[in-house]
Amino acid sequence: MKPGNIQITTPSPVRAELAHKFANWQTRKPDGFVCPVRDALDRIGDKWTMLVLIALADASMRFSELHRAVPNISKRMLTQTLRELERDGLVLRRVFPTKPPSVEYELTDLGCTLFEPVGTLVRWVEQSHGPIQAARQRFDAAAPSARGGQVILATDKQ
Amino acid sequence: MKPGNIQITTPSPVRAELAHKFANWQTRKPDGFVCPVRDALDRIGDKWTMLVLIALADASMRFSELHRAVPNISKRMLTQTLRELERDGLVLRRVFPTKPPSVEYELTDLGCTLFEPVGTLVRWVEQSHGPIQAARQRFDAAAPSARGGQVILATDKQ
DNA sequence: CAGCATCCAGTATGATACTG
DNA sequence: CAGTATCATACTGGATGCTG
Repeated sequence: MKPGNIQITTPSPVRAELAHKFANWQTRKPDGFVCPVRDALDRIGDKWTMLVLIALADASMRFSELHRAVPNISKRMLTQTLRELERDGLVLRRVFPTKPPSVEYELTDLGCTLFEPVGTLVRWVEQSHGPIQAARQRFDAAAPSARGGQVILATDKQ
Repeated sequence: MKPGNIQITTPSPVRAELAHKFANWQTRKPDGFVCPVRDALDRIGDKWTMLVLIALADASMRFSELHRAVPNISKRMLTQTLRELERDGLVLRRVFPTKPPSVEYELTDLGCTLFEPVGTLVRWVEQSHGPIQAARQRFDAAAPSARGGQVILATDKQ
């Protein structure tokens, strides 16, 4: 096929699987193209959803507990995020008609299943954090002017 | 503590692990709070990164091949996405000084490692797609006016 | 071919104030 | 307490035109 003598040696079977699925998603519809990955990322990829979910991993919580547990989230965003999660059946909302009212949020079974993929993702980040940082430094150091970065070019060039 | 007699029965160990980590991320810094999950989602959670990555799972590709392979992406976004990936060391960019120039993109070893978490995520989406759809329909059908949805209120009361 | 620069619109999020 | 409503803004991404 192509010159295979590069240092790409990962024989991951997942890779082929993904490539195949990707092809399928494409050939479906010439205009629509709804890919499950995009679908997933639209759901959990926003700024707060994962944080709320993980906060709820510990225990079910009331609104204001969550508000305290998730750093810097606004009530507006917390409400919105919880509504989405409730709508998707990942979180259960239970209202207790006390006075003043109290509301508890907890993960559903479906919501709990999210922890497998998320756990995998977290482990990946923890492992690749170092290499990525290194790669960035290399990149930023190597091509300062090539990308319009505001760098003070001295007389020397790397 | 709280009424625990609900149908939440998942005994996932990952759950406790995540909860614990979350607590750690929080107690770190009162202001910063950089959570690896957010970090990861910032990296792969945007509109195109995953698509490009998966497109490259099949084989290394030239710029215009990618442009064709990823549906509806603009050159602007493709370039931008590839730069980020290159910077993070997930993708390797190789320029061939032909005329006109040609550039090949391929996954690095580090980039390939992403397929494990992503594969897990994809599998999760495929499995939970049905339940989520169902939950949504239930939710939307059950509480049309309760969520500020634009429902036609006969008496015009708000 | 493989980009980059510019402009612009839509959306995601934040700040603030008000309510049952 | 647990939200809702409104306004302000920052950022993302799309369209377009220009280059070597």
